[in-house]
Amino acid sequence: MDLSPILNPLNEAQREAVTAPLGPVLVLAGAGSGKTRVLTHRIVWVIQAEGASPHGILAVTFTNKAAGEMRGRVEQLLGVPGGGLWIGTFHGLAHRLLRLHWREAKLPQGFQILDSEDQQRLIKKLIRAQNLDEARWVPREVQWFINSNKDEGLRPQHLKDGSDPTRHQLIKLYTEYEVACARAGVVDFAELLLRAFELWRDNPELLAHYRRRFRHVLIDEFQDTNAIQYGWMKLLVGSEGYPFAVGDDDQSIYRWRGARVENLHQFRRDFPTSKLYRLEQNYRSTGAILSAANGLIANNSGRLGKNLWTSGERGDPIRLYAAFNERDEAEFVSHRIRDWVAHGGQRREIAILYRSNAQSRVFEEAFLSGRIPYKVYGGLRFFERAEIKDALAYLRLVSNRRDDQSFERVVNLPTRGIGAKSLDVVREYAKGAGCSLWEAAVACVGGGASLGPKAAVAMNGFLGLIERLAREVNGLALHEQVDHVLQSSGLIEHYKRDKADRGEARVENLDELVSAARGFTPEGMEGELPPLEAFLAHAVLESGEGQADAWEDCVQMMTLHTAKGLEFPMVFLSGMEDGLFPHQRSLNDIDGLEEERRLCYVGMTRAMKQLFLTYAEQRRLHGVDSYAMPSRFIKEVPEEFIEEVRPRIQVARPAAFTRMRSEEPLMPGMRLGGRVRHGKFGEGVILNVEGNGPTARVQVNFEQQGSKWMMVQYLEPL
DNA sequence: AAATCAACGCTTTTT
DNA sequence: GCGTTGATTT
Repeated sequence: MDLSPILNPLNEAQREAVTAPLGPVLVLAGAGSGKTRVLTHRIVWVIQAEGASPHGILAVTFTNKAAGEMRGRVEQLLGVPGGGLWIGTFHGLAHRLLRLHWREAKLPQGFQILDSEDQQRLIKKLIRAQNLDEARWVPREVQWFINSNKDEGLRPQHLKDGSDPTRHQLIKLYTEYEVACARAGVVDFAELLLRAFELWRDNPELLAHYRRRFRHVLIDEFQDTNAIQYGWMKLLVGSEGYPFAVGDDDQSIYRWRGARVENLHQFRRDFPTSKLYRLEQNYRSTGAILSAANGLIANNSGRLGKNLWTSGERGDPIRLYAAFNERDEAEFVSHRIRDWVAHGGQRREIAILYRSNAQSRVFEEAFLSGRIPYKVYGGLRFFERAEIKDALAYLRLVSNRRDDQSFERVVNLPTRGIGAKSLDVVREYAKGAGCSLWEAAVACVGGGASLGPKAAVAMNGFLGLIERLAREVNGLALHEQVDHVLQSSGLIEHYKRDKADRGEARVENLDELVSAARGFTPEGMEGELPPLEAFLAHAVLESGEGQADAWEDCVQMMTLHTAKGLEFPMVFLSGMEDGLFPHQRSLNDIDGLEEERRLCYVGMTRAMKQLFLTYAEQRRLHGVDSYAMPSRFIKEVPEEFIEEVRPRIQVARPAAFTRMRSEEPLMPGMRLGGRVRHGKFGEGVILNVEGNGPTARVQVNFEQQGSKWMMVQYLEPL
């Protein structure tokens, strides 16, 4: 076997990791150091050099995209389709297991998956059914409570209320939520993981089978694993398996959704014989960018420690631009994009990164008026759109009458005369009988409860419709099923009538759904299910990456989180202001601040050749003008790598600026939004002015002390 | 049952 | 400041 195609493209450190002797391996892989390459080459190495069967390999990632890319690269190296090889997301693999072993997992065979919106709706419904105050029991927070406990592997019965009434109620809601899910035959995302974990934990023979089968367990982005994912991995690996974990503690940016960087440390403790490898050579960025990023991240404590280096050029310095306001910031970026394109660059090589989605707007406006094509990533994905979820609800009801969520969603859509009152009757009945809404409705129509005569007819019509659809759809090809349900349910008509702005787009999306069904081929275990059920499960798990219009030459706009794993020749980190980035809500605790710093590190290390940091002295946020200090992260970057750009482009100054200019009310060099120093309070920004000349009073927002009013004479301009 | 109005709230995101 | 959501109106 010629192994050179596997080993030749690797540097020394990569090769050592790829060819590590069988046993537990932890690879600390810095940004741009070839992490994915090591993972894929390890898989192929294990097959070709160690003689492992593809059948014995399990590789886990966090996103479908990453899983797809990894599969593609492995198959390319192998030269054959990697049949038998399990590559997927944690959720995808858990789903596969649960489909295979639904009995042992105590799930109904045709169980469906709840996305987080569905989950929130269900929780809201439960809160209402309890007559609880929705202001006190916020669905989002209850959802968070449930999910974070599941992420830790905790069921309601494991939780103690500690005689805290709030906690007691939360646990109660969690319990009720579980009952409701079981009754409807649905599982949420966290449940997939927890259920798969319990499946193995509670079925030793099954676990033994998988331990024998999957000797090689490879995990990408290990710093992002949560407790249950880690536990699942550990169960599978046991004492005989070979875990191969790749991660970077400096790129851990998902603590807020349960990720545990500590799992990197934990791995070393749980597998004391593990070998540690470090990938520190960066192939992406210039020396200046890398040194700047290193300087920044050095401010974090408790790092595992690594220092990225490059053999490449130092390159251009990082450019810092201080804009007047957010529009000026966007103008500056526009000009730089034009320059880039004028010098032969492509727009798709440029990324605008920001901390929060709301910031995209100003850039969009500037790009629209400047005729710069752009694409904003994030936002609603295909399968999350309301009309698609309506359609899926019909389909789910056709395949599973007990799905209460779907029942409620479409029972009166399009409106067919089943109002809130009638639904209350059905709900009450269901509650009393402990049955599904569907069964309750059947009973009510049959005279089991006091539905009004008109409502009874309407409800009967709905029940008949679903039954009829189920019959008619039987035996049709998947896309015909979808099409038929869309037509006959009246959904298409409903949206066609809605001639307002969005109706047309919605009908198009529904057509798109039929196309998606036409192109759908079940993978893995999905083949065991009826096509419709497989399609429905697939739709939730893969909420629609595939953007059709991706390949026009567009400037790429996204949040810093979304940018992880990507790279661009030219990167703008915008909104570098304290309070925005680092975000206000992360400023309180040191852990939060350090995560923001890692986020900044991730952002900087996306850049290959050119990196710009921009901030606005004045920014309109939530409708009000605010002034912030430049981000503290700017100061943490060693000065030698930063070059401040003289403002060349200026938008019209807001009236306040102009007025102040002409009246010269303050000391020279001082202005609204300008920076000043106070002997005792340190540095700050002028928020507000009262009066004129030397006796003027100003409000200053100090870095440490917050905002204060004082006489202008105690301040010196910076 | 549609339409209009007031209230709210506002990081980050995948599955 | 804007978009979503729930309540109230007609």
